[in-house]
Amino acid sequence: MTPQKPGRRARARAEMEAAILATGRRQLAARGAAALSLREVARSIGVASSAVYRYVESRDALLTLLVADAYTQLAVAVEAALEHIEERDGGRRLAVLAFAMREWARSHPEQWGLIYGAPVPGYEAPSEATSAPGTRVMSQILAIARTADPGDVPSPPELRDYLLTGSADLGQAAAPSAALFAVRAWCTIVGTISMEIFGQLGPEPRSNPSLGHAILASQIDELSRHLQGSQS
Amino acid sequence: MTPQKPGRRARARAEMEAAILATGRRQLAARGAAALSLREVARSIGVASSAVYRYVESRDALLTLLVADAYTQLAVAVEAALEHIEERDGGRRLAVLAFAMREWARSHPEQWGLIYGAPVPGYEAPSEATSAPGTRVMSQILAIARTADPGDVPSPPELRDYLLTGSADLGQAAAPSAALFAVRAWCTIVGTISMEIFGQLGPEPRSNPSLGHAILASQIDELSRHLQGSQS
DNA sequence: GGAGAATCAAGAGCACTGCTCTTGTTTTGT
DNA sequence: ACAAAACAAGAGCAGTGCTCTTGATTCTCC
Repeated sequence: MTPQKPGRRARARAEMEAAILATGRRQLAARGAAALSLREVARSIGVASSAVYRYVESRDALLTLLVADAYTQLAVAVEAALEHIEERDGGRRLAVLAFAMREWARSHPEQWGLIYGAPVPGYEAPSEATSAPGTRVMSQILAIARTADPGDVPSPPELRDYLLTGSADLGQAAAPSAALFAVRAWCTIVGTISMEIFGQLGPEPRSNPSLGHAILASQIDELSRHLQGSQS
Repeated sequence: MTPQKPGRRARARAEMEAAILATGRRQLAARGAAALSLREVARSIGVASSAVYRYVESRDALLTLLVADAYTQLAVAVEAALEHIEERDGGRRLAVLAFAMREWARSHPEQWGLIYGAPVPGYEAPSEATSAPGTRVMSQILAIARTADPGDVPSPPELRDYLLTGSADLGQAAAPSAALFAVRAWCTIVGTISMEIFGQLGPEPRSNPSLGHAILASQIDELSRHLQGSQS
């Protein structure tokens, strides 16, 4: 019935893949990465557990898909928030970026943990699938550091190569001082958000989100001091 | 045989508990928290799997034990490194503390991930068992901030209560500005180390540890500027 | 059109996990 | 000496990831 020359099988396949990813995302959000079960995914979309192995290589492969998905979601959120901020106002761009990240992390804590928490040992997300979306936010930070050059940060010589090739790999060759600032900002922002999301700052921030916001704001304040056009 | 009035059972129990914890620690280091298996632990120490349930409530309980153990190990390493550093040299103490943490993290990556990575969802380490050892390092940072007061950091009013009660809970009531500096340093240090350990800074730092060291040093440099006796 | 090839869903099965319950033994306190 | 408590071991349940086989459906090419 309904022979429909091109597609059918192909469309069914696309639908199945989408359903698997969507269900995986739902389960990830609901019960966490550790509890992600291919059998449960299969059960949830009404298909035999063995059937999903036609669409996804293994449980780890699904996890890889979800990692890339999370990176992309986060990057999209950040880029959207940055879209209407002036290019030259580096301090503001950095702040908007950081708060957009925090907002996304707070509404997607499991995904955040999946990409910025401890990697699952024994399994390494294949870099060819995740590194591209995983570097998008870092790229934005580097762009900010490049246009609002923080000149006064001395860059240690042993970091020169790493910073130069690293920024070049991101498609934005930058001076070591700018790249180092970007790395420092990257570590500080992600680290501070993780500390809040992972509950390392005590239980208070969970019930009072303004605490985490203020702490991150203080960090951004400090970072912005080294950007062009800082107001003490 | 060997009736030995006091002990025997008690000693056997202590030995068994120690064996379970030691084996758990070994497996954690070898294959990670996710692969920690009570059955494997039992097999490894030559006992029936059901037997270990007499000594540890559940797999999660063993995980809790290992979390507390990791916190304690880290705190011991940090405190040992700090022991012979002058009380008044806050900048140096902060640096020594940070590098001691990094050293421990590099040699115990799985344990580091267990305590500072994403928490296992659905299971929350009971705070009464882990919060005490978990706050020891933070306490040291707070002490540093208190004696080398970083006066110029403005503390937002919405953080006042959190900072005051927080520092008081750690047994070292401190001015909000000092406590905020401690929180910022805490987030920056742990965050930066995690970024390196979790491989978020790219693959280079894994093969060249001096990169991670230099990045962390740069962060400490920046933090130290706000401490008493800073040399620009 | 129809034959052959590729694709697919489903079931059974293996080895593993956490955890419980029962059964029989050993140690302990009185 | 004896009852009570603590213990080790085994069987068993429900769940997991993953593989293999068995049929059925769809596609492709003649």
